[in-house]
Amino acid sequence: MSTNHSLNTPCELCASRKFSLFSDLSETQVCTISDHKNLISHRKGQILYYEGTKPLGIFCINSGVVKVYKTASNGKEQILHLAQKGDFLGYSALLGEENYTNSAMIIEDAKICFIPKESFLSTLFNNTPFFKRITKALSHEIGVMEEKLTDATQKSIRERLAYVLIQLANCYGIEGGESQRIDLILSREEIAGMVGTATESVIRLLSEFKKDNLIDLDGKRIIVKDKRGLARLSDFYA
Amino acid sequence: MSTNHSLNTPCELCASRKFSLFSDLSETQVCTISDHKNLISHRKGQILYYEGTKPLGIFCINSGVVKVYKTASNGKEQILHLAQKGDFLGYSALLGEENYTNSAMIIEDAKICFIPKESFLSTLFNNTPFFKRITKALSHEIGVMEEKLTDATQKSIRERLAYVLIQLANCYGIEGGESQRIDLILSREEIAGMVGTATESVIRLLSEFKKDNLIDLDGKRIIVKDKRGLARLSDFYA
DNA sequence: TAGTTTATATGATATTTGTCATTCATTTTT
DNA sequence: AAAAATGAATGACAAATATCATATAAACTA
Repeated sequence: MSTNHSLNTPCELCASRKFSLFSDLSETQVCTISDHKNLISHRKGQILYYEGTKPLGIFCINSGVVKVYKTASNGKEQILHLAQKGDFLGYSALLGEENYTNSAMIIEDAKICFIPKESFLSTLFNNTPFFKRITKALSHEIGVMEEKLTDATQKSIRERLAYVLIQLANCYGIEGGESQRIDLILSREEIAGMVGTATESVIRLLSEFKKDNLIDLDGKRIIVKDKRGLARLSDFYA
Repeated sequence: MSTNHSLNTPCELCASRKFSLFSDLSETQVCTISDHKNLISHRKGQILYYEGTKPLGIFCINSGVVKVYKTASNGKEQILHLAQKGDFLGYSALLGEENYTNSAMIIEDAKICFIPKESFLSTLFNNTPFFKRITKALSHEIGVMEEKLTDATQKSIRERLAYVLIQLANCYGIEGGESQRIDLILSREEIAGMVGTATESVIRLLSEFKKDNLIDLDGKRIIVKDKRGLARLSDFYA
């Protein structure tokens, strides 16, 4: 990993802070953390951490996109979520006092700060509102996972893919009149990892969605043309 | 719900406390909680809470078994986990400051204490070790859910059913020489809800497992005869 | 730029799983 | 105890999805 102190924006000036769990830290506390952090890894393909290894701190994403995934026994990747600006990574392993339960890889060039365990935990334990905020995030995450599990067992691949496309459009969509261009390069294999299916199934369904005028394909890029139609198909009334 | 103060064992004398998250509360704190709790619902079939409703406190299971589940849009239940003696229910909704993300139903006659929100939270926020302990439990839960999600998308129904049977044998198994009798009445539909599949699929696979001498069926009861065989089949090297 | 590798796309096919229908067994109700 | 309702078991079938094979396109490398 490349560490670069000179590019190290202090947390107190960090633009992504207001989106993050740090948003209700006092100036002093932010500075304490800032003094100990390091700006690290930024290239696509770089691994932040591997499942099974010991967490030494947390990662705070300043820009870029990180995929958080588990490798199943059949070798396929299940993508648990995509993390972006303002998101924290690795605090659940730290607070659970266990090794990482998943791996994290940068999929879009990123600026990421690493905050060592000690300064993160001491700030946490000395600041009840911050601790509450983190706990709230953990609790919320459980609800999200319960939902994902239920969808995985009770919905079809078509429904799940449609839903993934809606979410991608919501997070990474660039407005263009009627349609939204998903501004994130994902391989078909990665999309399959998000849905939890085989790559070929994703390719086939994307072709079908295109034929049905729900989306357009431009190389790896996907343009969502009819979000409402996808929503109907996904059986999520969201 | 039936509330019965006379049967209200104080927490400080509760046998299930040592298994629970309360195990490192001080005597005084346990007593504070104890003074405010109520022993409630005990019959099979009773609902502790419904998804979407507002949590008013947490449940602490003294005895019995509770299924925690979500109802999917197709009407089927996805069982998230079975809770038993010493387990807490509903604290993630409380700490996440949101409505229940799942429902809970007693499936084996139970003694359950209800601790109101206020006394639980005030104890929590005034006792960092306890707060840490809860946070650790939440964090661990996330890892468990990640594993379940990955299994749901990457493993076959046969593998998942085999694994569920192993887990049930581990939790509720009564030793009988080579075999373990699962001492918990679950309908085929509920087992299907645990696995995340159709009831008929469970019935069919159980018949298959029986034919292959992995299990025996005695009415609703299941006897695990060859746990190692199930483990091989489940593709979990656990 | 040509050659090589990798990703995408599509077809053919097998397998898995779900759905519907029916029978049989077990509980529950009257 | 008889009748009714519910749950379990099984067969027949349909649908969804995975796998394997191959073709094409795109990306990378020498």
